[in-house]
Amino acid sequence: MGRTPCCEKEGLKKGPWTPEEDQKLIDYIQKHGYGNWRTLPKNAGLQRCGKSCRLRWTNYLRPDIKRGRFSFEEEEAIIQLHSILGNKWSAIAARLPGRTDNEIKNYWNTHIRKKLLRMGIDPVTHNPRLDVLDLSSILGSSFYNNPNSQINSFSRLIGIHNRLANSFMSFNNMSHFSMQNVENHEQSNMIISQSQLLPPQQPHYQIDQSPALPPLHEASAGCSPSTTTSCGGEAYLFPSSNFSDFYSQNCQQQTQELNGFDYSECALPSYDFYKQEQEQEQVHQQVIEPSPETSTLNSSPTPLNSNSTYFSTANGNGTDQDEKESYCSDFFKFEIPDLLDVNPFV
DNA sequence: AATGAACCCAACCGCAATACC
DNA sequence: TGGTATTGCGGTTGGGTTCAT
Repeated sequence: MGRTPCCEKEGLKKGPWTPEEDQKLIDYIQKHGYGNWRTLPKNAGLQRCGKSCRLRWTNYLRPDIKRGRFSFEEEEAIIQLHSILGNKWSAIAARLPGRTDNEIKNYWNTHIRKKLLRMGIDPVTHNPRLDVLDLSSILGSSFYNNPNSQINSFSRLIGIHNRLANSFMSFNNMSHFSMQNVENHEQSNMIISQSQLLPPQQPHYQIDQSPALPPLHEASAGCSPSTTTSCGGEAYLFPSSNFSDFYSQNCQQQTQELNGFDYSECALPSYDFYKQEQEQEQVHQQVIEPSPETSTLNSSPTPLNSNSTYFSTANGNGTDQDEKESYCSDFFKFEIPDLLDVNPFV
């Protein structure tokens, strides 16, 4: 039957918005609000389609948008939420005040996704990638060491991967998130209902067990009730300030060798150090980055520049971003805690 | 300094869901 | 109840910027 286009294609401008167009849109919405996007451009005197106006408003001009770099907590939140919600960018954005789905999606694709890949974590499943972990060597030595129990060896292998993921997930839960209503520790298919998440602006998870939704990422499958703090899907409440305690308690740097696989490369660096770096960047950012009021009125390319170039502007070599990336890459490397010997399927 | 590659992000496209008549 | 309009969303693209050589 064919669907009518969202707007007349002829005579309508496309591409980057000019400051004048932005101002027209802002003025109109401030006066009349945004009811009907289809008629809005005409009423506002814009040669744009309603869709374009809506996008420009929701992704850029909206006054409550927080621009600038993502904080460490926000990044943690995105990873955590993505592990539960998947590519539901709008749902993720609803729980990150001031961030748009588009912004989060871009950040995921350009930063977090690459970071996870570098760490050997599948950004889709949030589980370690078997190809990176050299499955064959693990399998081989595992079977060699446990010749009487091949199934058990494989179980251990799966446990390793789940714990890798869990270790990582615990790392991602050290901010202000808490998972509530998690009482049944043996429930390995705990799932989160998007519809039952707390309203936006309140970063809390509410877990339910609705069978209509896909299972929580598999990392939770290997949780032990006794290791609540280090399991994805368990109850979390990790104020950032308590990270050091948690870290020293659970993640002391150590060399672990299991079934021939040397995990000595998987040590976590100091969170405090990372935090310091992050804060310095933010201070730096506040100094150099233009105010939201200023950037709001700029045309499209300008704020893009303001957000993406302040590091290189500051030190001339643009390495801060890379250093941070690089550091984060190490930062998110997880170690294997001593719980490796626990039956992964408890 | 030049230039090609890589990165980044605003904007677009098209489909799905919802609202409305 | 069915058809159409509108809105929302996720994937993709285009072009500006930065980096590497």
